[in-house]
Amino acid sequence: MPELPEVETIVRGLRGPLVGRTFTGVTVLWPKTVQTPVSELEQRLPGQRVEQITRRGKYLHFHLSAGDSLFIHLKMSGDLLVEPSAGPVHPHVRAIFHLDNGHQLRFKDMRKFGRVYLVDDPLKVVGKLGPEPLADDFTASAFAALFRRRRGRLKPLLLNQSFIAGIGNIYADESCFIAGIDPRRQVDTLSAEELGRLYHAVRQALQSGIMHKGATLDQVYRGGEFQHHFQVYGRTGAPCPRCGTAIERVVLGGRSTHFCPVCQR
DNA sequence: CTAAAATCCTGGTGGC
DNA sequence: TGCCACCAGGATTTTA
Repeated sequence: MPELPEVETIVRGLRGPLVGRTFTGVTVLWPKTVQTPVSELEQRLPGQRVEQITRRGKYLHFHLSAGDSLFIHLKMSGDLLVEPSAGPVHPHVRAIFHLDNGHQLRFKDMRKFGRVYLVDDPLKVVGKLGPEPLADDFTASAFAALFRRRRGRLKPLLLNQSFIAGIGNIYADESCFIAGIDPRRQVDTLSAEELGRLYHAVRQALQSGIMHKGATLDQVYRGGEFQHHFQVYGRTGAPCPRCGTAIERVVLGGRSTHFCPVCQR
């Protein structure tokens, strides 16, 4: 489940092999992967050079020379590979982007949830996303301001991409633990002090994930090792690293949620 | 407005 | 050993 740190790691790894390359064609193997009509993709993509690759929330953003934007969302099981055109194609590859150097960018996605978009205006894809939690101008007061007039439980709000972009199930649970806040809390009961702790916890969890090159999970190997540093996520019944109490698991907003019943209030 | 459920998917798992 | 129901989960959509 690639979240912000995993996507950031993938983006950094793709710049070397892809920036400056020109797409020469595209082969769609699972049509639902492509949100843009296949015929339009086949017509507009070839000839466009990759000027830069950035990340917005959990989206990869390929800035193209004709002004178009190619977006890829990996969802649950997506991965991106740059491989020689002559090499074998893994059965889970859903789309192939042909490059001008005998290589291909291959979108591999076992569960078929991932999506590809080619648009003229980036806002058509990422226009409704909330702020970037690691941006320099995303201050503690900006964070606290987001909570004004918001209601509901904390965990689902952290997962809401139009609230803040990039946080997924792993980093939401880890952030709540670091902040010492129960993910079931109603957000309108959070004090200014607690919001301050949560701000630093979110940034720390995401930074730590990036430092470890993300987490390798779900049979998708990306070289990251943050999965060895989870404090609560996926550790139901295991001792809390702070107090030793067994980590509990509940379902919130349809998502499994892990927390320490003693350290998080 | 919030909240929960359904939807899309497949491979791994656990039960029998 | 083999079969199968069940589960995970990001984002969207539907229903309450």
